[in-house]
This record gives sequence, C-alpha cells and structure tokens, in this order.
Amino acid sequence: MTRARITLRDVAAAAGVSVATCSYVLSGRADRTTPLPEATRRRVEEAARQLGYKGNTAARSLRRQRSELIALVYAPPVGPWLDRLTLQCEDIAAGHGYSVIGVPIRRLDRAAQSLRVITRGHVDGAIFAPDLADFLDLTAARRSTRALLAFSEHLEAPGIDIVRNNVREAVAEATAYLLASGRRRIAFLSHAQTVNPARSDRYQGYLDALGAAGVAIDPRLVRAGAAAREDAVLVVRDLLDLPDPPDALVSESDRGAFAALQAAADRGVKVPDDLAVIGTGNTREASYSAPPLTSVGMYQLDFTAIVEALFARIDDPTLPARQLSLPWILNRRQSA
Amino acid sequence: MTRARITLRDVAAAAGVSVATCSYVLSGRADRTTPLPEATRRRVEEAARQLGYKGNTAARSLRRQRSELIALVYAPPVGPWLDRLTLQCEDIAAGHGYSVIGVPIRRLDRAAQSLRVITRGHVDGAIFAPDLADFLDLTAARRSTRALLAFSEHLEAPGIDIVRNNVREAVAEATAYLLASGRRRIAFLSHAQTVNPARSDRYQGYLDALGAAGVAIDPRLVRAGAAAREDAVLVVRDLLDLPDPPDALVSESDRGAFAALQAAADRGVKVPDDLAVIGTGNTREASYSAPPLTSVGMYQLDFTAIVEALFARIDDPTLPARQLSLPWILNRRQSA
DNA sequence: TTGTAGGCGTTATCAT
DNA sequence: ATGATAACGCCTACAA
Repeated sequence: MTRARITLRDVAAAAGVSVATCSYVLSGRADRTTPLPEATRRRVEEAARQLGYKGNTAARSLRRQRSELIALVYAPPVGPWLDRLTLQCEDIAAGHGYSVIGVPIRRLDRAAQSLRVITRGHVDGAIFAPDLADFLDLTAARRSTRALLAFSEHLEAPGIDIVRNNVREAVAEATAYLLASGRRRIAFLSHAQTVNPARSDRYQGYLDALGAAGVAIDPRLVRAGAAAREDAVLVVRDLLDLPDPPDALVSESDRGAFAALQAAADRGVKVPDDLAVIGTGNTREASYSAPPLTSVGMYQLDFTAIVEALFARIDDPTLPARQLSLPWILNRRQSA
Repeated sequence: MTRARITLRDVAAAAGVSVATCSYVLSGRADRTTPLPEATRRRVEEAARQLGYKGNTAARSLRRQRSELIALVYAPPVGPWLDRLTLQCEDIAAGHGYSVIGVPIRRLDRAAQSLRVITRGHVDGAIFAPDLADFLDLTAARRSTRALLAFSEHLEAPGIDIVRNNVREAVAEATAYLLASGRRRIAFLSHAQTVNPARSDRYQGYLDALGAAGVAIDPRLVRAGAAAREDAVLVVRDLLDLPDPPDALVSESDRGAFAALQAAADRGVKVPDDLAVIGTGNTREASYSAPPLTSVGMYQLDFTAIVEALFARIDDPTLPARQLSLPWILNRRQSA
C-alpha cells in the first residue's frame, strides 16, 4: 500500500538488465538497428508485469517533450455529433499512442480557467468544437501547444487549422426549401438579445434566401431574445397572435424550434401544415420531439481527416494552416 | 515562431539572479523562513513576463510528484447535475491550484482506453459519476492515482471514497407516492434486456413500496427491453392495450418515461389523469416534456463536501475510505 | 547485444 | 538574501 512507485530501475534490477534495455523493451520505438533478442525482451516484460510497472508520464513527457495527450474543447450540452467526434478522436489518437481528454467550457467568462489545461502545456494539441473558437482568445493556447484545430466559420489565425461548416449556406438552403414549398411569411427566431446581422451567419443565410427569392423582409417576423426556452415560447406565441402570422419559422437553435412547437400546440396551430418549423444544430432531441424536428446541422460525419490534420500538425507545427470543410445539411424530419 | 521554449534558466539570466530564486518567486510555495525582498521579486516577475515564461508542467510534475490535475469521469449524455458538479469542481480545484479535465466514457467496452489518462498517471485524483464505477475495473486506476471518489450504490473498495444516492429508497418513495394517490396498477419499465431484481436498485425500490403497501405484483406490468426510445414506445403501447391497463408507470429511466408520454398520447390516454408517469434520473429534458415529467433523481446539489473529500485524499492517500451521502429525491412536476 | 551517462526543466536542500 | 546542486524518472546517442 505505502510501497513506493515502481520505476524503470526496479524493473531493470528484477530482470537483471540495465534500465536502458528496459526502456527499449517497454516503450522504445527507438529505431535500433537491431531488435533485441526475444529472451531479453520477455524477461523484461515479465518483470514489468510482475512488479506492476506503470511508467511515469511526467518523466516521459519531460524527456520526449510530448505529453501524448490531446484535448477536445467543447461547450455543453452536446449532441450526438460530439460523441462521434470523441469516439473517432480516441480511435485515431490510440493509433498514434495518444489519449484524449475533454475540456468542457461551461461558461465563456471562465474559459481561461478551464483552458489552463492547455495553456499550462498539458496537451500536445487541441480541437475546439463549433461556436467556441470565435469567442475565445486562443493566443495563449496557441503558444503553449503544438497544434490547434478549430471548428469556426470566420476565424483566421496563423498556425491554426480551421474547419468550416458553411452554416450560412445551409440556413439559406433551409429557407429556400421553405420558400419552394410555397411559404412566404417565414419568421426568424434568434437566441441573441438582438439580431445582429453582422454577427449571425444563420441570420445572414436567412436573408440570403429571402433576397434571392425576391421576398421582402417583414421586420415583425424577425424576433430575438429567445435564449431560454420559456422566453422563446412567449416570443413565438406573440408571432402566432399577429394579424398575419407566419406560415414558417426558422430558428437559430433547436431549442427555439422546440419552443415554437410548444407554442404552436398551445395555440392549436398545426405543424407543419399551418406552421413549418426548422431548427438549427440538429441536436439529439430533434428526433424525439413531436413532431420530429427538421433541423439544419451536421449529420453522419466522418472526422477522420480532421483529426489526422491535428496529428499532422503535432508532428510538424510549422505546417501551413489549412482550411477544411464539413458542410452542414438540411436534416429533413416532419416539422417542415 | 521557431524560438525554443523559455525556461527558468532564461528568466534567471535575464533577471540576473539564479534559477533557484526565480523558482521561488514564480511558483514557490516553499515555506522559506524569510520572504524575498520586493526588488528581487519584481525583477524576476518582470523578466518572466517579458520573455513570456510559461513554465513546464512535465518538469514540475516530475519534481513535485503531482500533476495538479483531477479527472471527472462520466458517461454521456449528461444532464444539469453534471454541469453543476463540473463547475463546482473547477472552482474548488482552482482554489487548490488544480485544473479539471473531463473523461467521457462513450462505451463501457472501451473504458480502459479512455481511462488511460488516469492509469498512466496523468492525474492526481478522479471522480466517477453515477452508473459507472460499478461496471468498471478500478484497480488499475486506484493504483495510479492518489485519490479516487465514486458515485456508486454498492461499490465497496479500500481506499476509494464512495457517494451513495439511495436510489432504491428514492424509487420506493416515488412508488409510494403513486400508491398514496390511489393508483394500484403501477407498471415498471426497465431499459435492461431482462429485469434482474438483483442488479436493479430501481426495481428493488419499486418492489419495496408495493410490498410495504401489500399490493400484489402483476408480472404483466413489469416490462423490460425499453432501452431505445422506439422500443420503449412499443412496450408501453402494449401495456396500454392490456384489458386491465396500468394507471401509473415508473420508468427506470427518463427516456422510458418520455416514451410512455408519447405512447399515451398515441393512444389518447391522458397524463396524469389516466396514467401517472414517473421517470428516473431527473434529466434536463424532464422540464421540457409535455407534460413536464415527474422524476426521481438528484436536484439542486451542493457537491462541495464531495470534492473537498477528494482533495483531502489527494493530500493524504492513507485516509480511511469514507462513505458520503447525497440522497435522491422525488422531483414533482406534472406527469404524476 | 547491452550498458553508461547526460540531460529534459523544476524544486528543495543545503551552503554561502 | 541568494546560489549551487542534487534529485525527480525516463530516453537515447554512443561506447563497450
């Protein structure tokens, strides 16, 4: 119980060889010209197993200048796609001898604290999930790690690989889809306090589609302040009580869309017949709502190339920054 | 860009003092008998700032035999309570100079891989969220870290602090609540393949309450196989189609309870009038369903004592294992 | 085929 | 009041 930690030296003593040999056997990817004889290798492995040798990450990191750890930075709550990303990260990381840790950012105003794991040099690389990198100061992180990769629509930073989701185009496509099905009074629901065209790709996409179709924008149909679900319900009720209510609604979030479904039920408005609803994010709950929510977002993704890009940069941090693409799509369900 | 990492030696050179002094100024909590003169301290701090000195965690860990990192191990998807736990962990950890990392266990069969962060000695301590510790082999983890704390109903392991939630008692209370409101045909819905009384505290709680009230168990009302939501809907529809259908339902998960709400809607059965529904877990969605779901689970928690217990054990791993308690309660909403 | 030795960057224990 | 210096445990070029 109180027995000291087993070190390489202990193993070496037990196996009757030098620590160097043990190191070669147990963790050596050293390109030795000649491999060790089977007998020695076995003796060392046996001794290590018997003693329960665990190695010491700190010592190894110090020596190798690598922690063999990558971080996945994200903002809860998360949906299925982050699950997939994590799983794939772990697989690919394992292939490189790396482990993956999660860094949940609960509150943006404490991000710096959460990111200490990165800024203090605990990890060799980090992946930033969507809707995060644009609001974070990554300079400290960039200096203290070998590789950074961010899902972001706008960020451009030297030495950081970026993944674009083409959110604006996807929302435009969704809006166009509503227009194509004959809807003309399409509302837009934002979770921000005020709708700032300059800051919202989603709103821009909405505008793009209406503009392209030559449909005038009715400012009364553009509503903000739908951050909390309760507020969103009130906002949508208000929309439905207009003398000329919307016949469709695009929400900047799935949460707002769920609120719209609820408000519609409250008012006896049928979805999708009287009101088509499209959410954004394609969260897990979208499949479960009544009716299931049509939502713009990622789906069925293969993140392999992205994770490999991170490892490529870990191997060679001087690589030119790359832009990768992972377009959002319209996931059609029953609400529109 | 390619400039080498700044080390203490660089700072020392710049400040014109020794590395020892720098170490003391920059990170020394050593209880020196006498504090350093203000002038020296300032000179060092200035030099460090100018050079952008970051420190090296690996070296520090190696020397101090501490990583100043704790892990929070959990199984997604997560609800609000894990958010709270994380937030409180981060606060308390920060007070101890520690950072928190998340270790999501996506699949139990790969847990060992995910747990390498712990078994390889990257962290000084780890907290295991509920429904995890009982299915994991913690021996490797226990040996490679200073402190372990697990939310678990049954686990008893030397040197691991345990938090009990009293799940069985809470489900019994919920069932008793249904009985008290006059329900007699109370169904039980399990997400397991078969209902194994020996392994399910929730089912045990259900049995306890029925037994105490002298209500006979109708085996037809006990259903398993409700793991996926779609399956659960079918199971509940089947229940509702019985000649003598249930007037209440206790689900082993909130997911199953949502399915019950949906199945009830499909069949025109009113909740809670014709069918009272109680879920388990008190997940975030419980507040959002129609009607909002009454659910047994944790709520409004203060994890301070728990996290502090972990740090106490980090400070002194020889502490006797403690049992802490954090009872589940019945969170009443509208479905029962 | 195996061992020796130097060093990764810090911190702690002495000296000075 | 400050500075040498020896670990911490591991990896690897080089020597034997």
